[in-house]
Amino acid sequence: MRWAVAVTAEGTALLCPLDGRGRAAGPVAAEPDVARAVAERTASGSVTRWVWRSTAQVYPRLLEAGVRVERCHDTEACEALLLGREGRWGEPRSLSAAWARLRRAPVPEDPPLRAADRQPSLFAPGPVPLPPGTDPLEALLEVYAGQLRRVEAAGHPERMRLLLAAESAGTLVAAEMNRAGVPWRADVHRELLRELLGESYPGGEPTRLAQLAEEVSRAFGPGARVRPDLPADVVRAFARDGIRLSSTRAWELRKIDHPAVAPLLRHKTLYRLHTAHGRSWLRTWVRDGRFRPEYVPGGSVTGRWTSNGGGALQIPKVVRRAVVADEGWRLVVADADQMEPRVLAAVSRDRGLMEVAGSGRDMYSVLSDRAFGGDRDRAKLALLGAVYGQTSGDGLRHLADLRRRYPAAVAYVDEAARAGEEGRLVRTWLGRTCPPAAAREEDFGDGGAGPPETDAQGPSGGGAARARGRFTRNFVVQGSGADWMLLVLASLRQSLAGTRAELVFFQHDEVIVHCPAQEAEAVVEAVRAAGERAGRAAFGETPVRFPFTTAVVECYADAK
DNA sequence: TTCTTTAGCGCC
DNA sequence: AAAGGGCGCTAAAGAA
Repeated sequence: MRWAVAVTAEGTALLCPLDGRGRAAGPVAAEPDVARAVAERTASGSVTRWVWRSTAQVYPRLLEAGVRVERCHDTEACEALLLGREGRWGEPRSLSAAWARLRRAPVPEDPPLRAADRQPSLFAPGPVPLPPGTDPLEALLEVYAGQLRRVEAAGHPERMRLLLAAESAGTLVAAEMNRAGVPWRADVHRELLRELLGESYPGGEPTRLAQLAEEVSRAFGPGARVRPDLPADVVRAFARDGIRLSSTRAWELRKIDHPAVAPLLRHKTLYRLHTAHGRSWLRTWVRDGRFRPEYVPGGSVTGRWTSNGGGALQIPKVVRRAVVADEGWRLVVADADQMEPRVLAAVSRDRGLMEVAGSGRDMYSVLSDRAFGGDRDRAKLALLGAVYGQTSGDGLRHLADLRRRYPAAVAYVDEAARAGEEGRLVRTWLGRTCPPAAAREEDFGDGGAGPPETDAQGPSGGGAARARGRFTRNFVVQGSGADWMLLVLASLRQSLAGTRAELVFFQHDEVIVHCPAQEAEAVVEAVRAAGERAGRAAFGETPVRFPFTTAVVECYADAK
């Protein structure tokens, strides 16, 4: 049975069981302690899903008390998905806002999801308050019942139900991972910094960076002083040597033949390490042997997660040396094989591509054997070009080959692109909906104002419309992949329940489980099973396989 | 001085 | 080989 739980302003709990339509099916209980109230009902096994305002509001205090739940319905996460599905993307998602809409009352704004957009403050924003005197459980029930009705009104109610369940499960995983943290050896990290950057003193430049800056300067002639970390400085220096640069991006520098290039590129890499993952990062984000980022499920519009602080989803390869399992424990690092091409096969139902994705083999190799004369790189380029909206180069030619052999697959993403260019909405397989163009106008150039971009204009219209098309083309694949991966997480989390293994890291198509060494093989099997189960759950009976590459390691850096 | 934007690069 | 989809973060540059 489903139960609803609301936390009052005083921090106490109001709970009641629910019927199938989300109405109270029993008396309301008022209890002083949320964690205890939930724990007691969870232990009895009578609760299959907890309905609450948001996981972020309720679950951390449960975890603090050692209480885990199996399933939940996060009304705020679900509200965002439902609003999108209804073409009302961007309306506030808070419970208070949803309740106000039902009552036709003034709708309060949401606080920004991203910490970077929030006012600097010591405290994360609390929940958007309900009007004074409102019973939080009644508001929760009203909103929840309304959401159940809206699910039924959606195009594919069964898919929408699955999507809401998956997103909610994701919020549970995120809260648990926030709490667990990534095992992190600060001593290994510091040693690595010393090796690569040399000695560094507080406030000073690491010795290796200073040396490289010297080398760069020398390469521009005696007496020259060029600071590699100042792009304008670098552009000027090259100009003096007769080389014109439009930027100092690494790929542009690599095209140039000049003695300054090599030390400059090296400096870029190390400077980046120093500023983004150096000692100050270590001090800020690593405590008690754990790196604790804050995950934001659904933080990006495609359904991918983002993170606040610490750059959790951009940990450079070299730094992964510092991610080390506890004594006697292992890291199971699992990477979904060619997630996006497999998802494209599943959603487009292209017979040929489904067959390619139907073996456990590397998809690009199979594809290259069949259509690209054994050239795996070309096959990969063609497929990624189709998904990303390649506009020029060899990839475009390869795309034509792909279109001939796998017409339904290419037509699927082409149609998504056309929809975007024409200002229509697109959705993932489960119904996650892309934001309308207007909501993202600032991301797509001038939005129609100003002079036309002559060189960027093609047969399909202006640069903004085509950028929109690339976005929607990518959205249907990247987003459906994100939906599938959420189901993987949910399934994996269920099978790890009751063991000592814990999810500690998740990055788009990759997940890390930290577990006792003797549990590692069981975790590997659990990942494999979760991938297949998620595939069937999301896409129904499909020949497409969803394999993972897994590695059981003590150190993250050894996984690939 | 303080705030916002830009350049650049890390990850998928 | 070219520079396309999604993000976050830092320091410098520019604006106020």
